[in-house]
Amino acid sequence: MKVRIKDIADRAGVSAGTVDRVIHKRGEVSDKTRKRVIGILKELHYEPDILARTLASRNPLKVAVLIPFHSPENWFWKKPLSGIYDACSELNHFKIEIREFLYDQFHKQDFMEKTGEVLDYFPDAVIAAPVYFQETIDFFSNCEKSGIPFVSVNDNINHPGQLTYVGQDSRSSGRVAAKLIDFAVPEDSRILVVSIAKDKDNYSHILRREEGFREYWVNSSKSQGIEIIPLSLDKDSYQYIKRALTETFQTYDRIAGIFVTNSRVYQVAKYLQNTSREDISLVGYDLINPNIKYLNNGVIDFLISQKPHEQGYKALVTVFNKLKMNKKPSPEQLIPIDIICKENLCCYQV
Amino acid sequence: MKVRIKDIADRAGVSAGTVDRVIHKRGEVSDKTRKRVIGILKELHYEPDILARTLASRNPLKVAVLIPFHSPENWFWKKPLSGIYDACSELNHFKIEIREFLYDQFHKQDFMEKTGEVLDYFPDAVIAAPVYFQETIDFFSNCEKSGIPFVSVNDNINHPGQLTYVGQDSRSSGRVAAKLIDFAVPEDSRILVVSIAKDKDNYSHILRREEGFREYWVNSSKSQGIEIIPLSLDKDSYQYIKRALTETFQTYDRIAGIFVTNSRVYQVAKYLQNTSREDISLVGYDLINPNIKYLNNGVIDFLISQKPHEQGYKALVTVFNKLKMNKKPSPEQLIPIDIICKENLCCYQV
DNA sequence: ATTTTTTCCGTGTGCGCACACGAAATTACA
DNA sequence: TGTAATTTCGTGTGCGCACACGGAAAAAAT
Repeated sequence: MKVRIKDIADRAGVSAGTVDRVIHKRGEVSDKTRKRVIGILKELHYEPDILARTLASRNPLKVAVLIPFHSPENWFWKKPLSGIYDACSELNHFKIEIREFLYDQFHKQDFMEKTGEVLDYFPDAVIAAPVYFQETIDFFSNCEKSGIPFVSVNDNINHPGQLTYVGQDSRSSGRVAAKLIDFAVPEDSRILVVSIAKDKDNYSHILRREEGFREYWVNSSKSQGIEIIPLSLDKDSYQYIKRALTETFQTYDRIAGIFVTNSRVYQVAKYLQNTSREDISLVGYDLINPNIKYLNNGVIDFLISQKPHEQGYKALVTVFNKLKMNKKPSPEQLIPIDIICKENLCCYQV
Repeated sequence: MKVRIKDIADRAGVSAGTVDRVIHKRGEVSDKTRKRVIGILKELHYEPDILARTLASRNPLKVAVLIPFHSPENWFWKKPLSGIYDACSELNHFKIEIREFLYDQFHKQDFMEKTGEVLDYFPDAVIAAPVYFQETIDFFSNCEKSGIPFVSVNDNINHPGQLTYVGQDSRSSGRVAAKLIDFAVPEDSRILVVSIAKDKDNYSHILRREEGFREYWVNSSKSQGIEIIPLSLDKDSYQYIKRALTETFQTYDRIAGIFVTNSRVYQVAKYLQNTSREDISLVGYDLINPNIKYLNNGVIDFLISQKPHEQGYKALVTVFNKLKMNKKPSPEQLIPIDIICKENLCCYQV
């Protein structure tokens, strides 16, 4: 039934040790017998028994995780980490060693130092969330040169050598947001698209979410009646946002919906609440605490979750499957675009 | 670091064999030494190594799956099965044997025969989707008597001995449906709640979905302006439904939204399309093919997925964790209530 | 006191694999 | 031709556990 090393060895007329050396490419095997063994290996579809394998081998699988660190204000990046650890404890029996390399997402220099540390660690695989485009490309290229498989998470850097990308299709999520607002908004109204980021163009998913949002209306029957007002803010202080929104509301009337393209939607919610505009439909991203608060009291109508926990989880599982089981994943693992409202929130909070 | 049987044995001044006998409750150990060993087992927090365990043991884990069979018309029940098999292949290394016992959900007699077959199979665990309430209770009680752990899936029979329930909170899902329709519907309108089932009262989730739907409006600010019209149909032929709907539309005007409490929403969608009433907001359940068709062409606005695949998946994982790792799960594993629209459909289709 | 039965326990083997060690075969070199 | 260096390969051990077998000790029967 099951093909063991011993079976291969018998068939090839050699000993188990020799087959083992072929499998692990440890040399000390003549060209002739190596080829013969490889032939039989394929012929009998040999698949190593992972149980026996990890039981016998002493050294763990070293996985480096390179993502921004989290803080009380920036809680988001805690989730992928816990997803990774959850996956790790499920695969616990298989000796996996996680090493965190957490960088300051606002200091390029720090990121680059951390990439160096990762390489010094000589990991068996890397899971990384890219922020700085060019620097990440360089780092990934280094990984490729060293033969270290790497997974890109949350934002797709699209490096040709990457094992896979785990994350959302940002453009589709923009379309979903549009659909939700479309559903609620009357024909003859204006919709605000608010992007709040220091350097918006560095965050490609913000751009793609905007694209998706616009795309939706092209095919919509309502499109003629709807006007979309973009609003880009490069500071996320409430004072600044308040001023900008006040100005916008003075300029435009009939604003019936607002789409905030990232997790800063709570700032807009705060403004709407303070100015008694709760009837405006508000849609944004991410299940972080301030957003959940405004979701529960009805100011935010829907949140789209990036499912950071699941991203981390899937990333580690992918790495594991590749390294221990030699299964290569699909190049993109798109996370479902979950629509969260007050009513289904509970089952998403793990 | 890691505590092995040998460590326990040394500490207790006995041999590994004795410890083994204690762990597996195989007897042939004196009371005194057994208690001593058990004490040390706890003291050192012994956890068996599953790798070594399954490597050494010859017999597989036998899991019986008792669910309705699927057919071209009733595609739904294929999903939990494939979820179970997916989980199985992920845990493949651990010698798991799945045996299907598929029954005709419309013949109580067949269900009862199949429960008998399950018991004859002497499984190590049972995963069952209940349709017939009392009969399932009896069956579960039999399982309990034989010491076979059992999981209830899709519908919660709430047997006190069950290992866990994997499925949705139907009431919450009703509330979600209400929220979606509320979002789209103007203040002064009527909403139709359509339940299509031969014996509605046998399907507790239909009742609970209706409850949740009504609950929502109690707290809603709109509630005074909204009127909810219930409509129960005990045949699912299109002709029958068409007649009933036509009549309803003649009786009531200003119907702006329809909530169908199960997967038959495609029949209502067909009617709306045929009578050019696509502007009415339509929400229903399940990602089955006819529903997906009407979702894509815009007649159905939202579908709530029961995630049958994930239910099967989680059920098997739970069983595995319990039997191989002795981890007891939480009594209820609620599946998230996913809101599906045309725009995010793609990432949910596995 | 001897034999038989029963209770209790230790030893040994194997699951499939990784890896160290050393032996045999081959080659290089004097 | 003999010896050393090198390549190539087989054997053995252990990972942690399950389980069979058989032996010693204790209890019971003769």
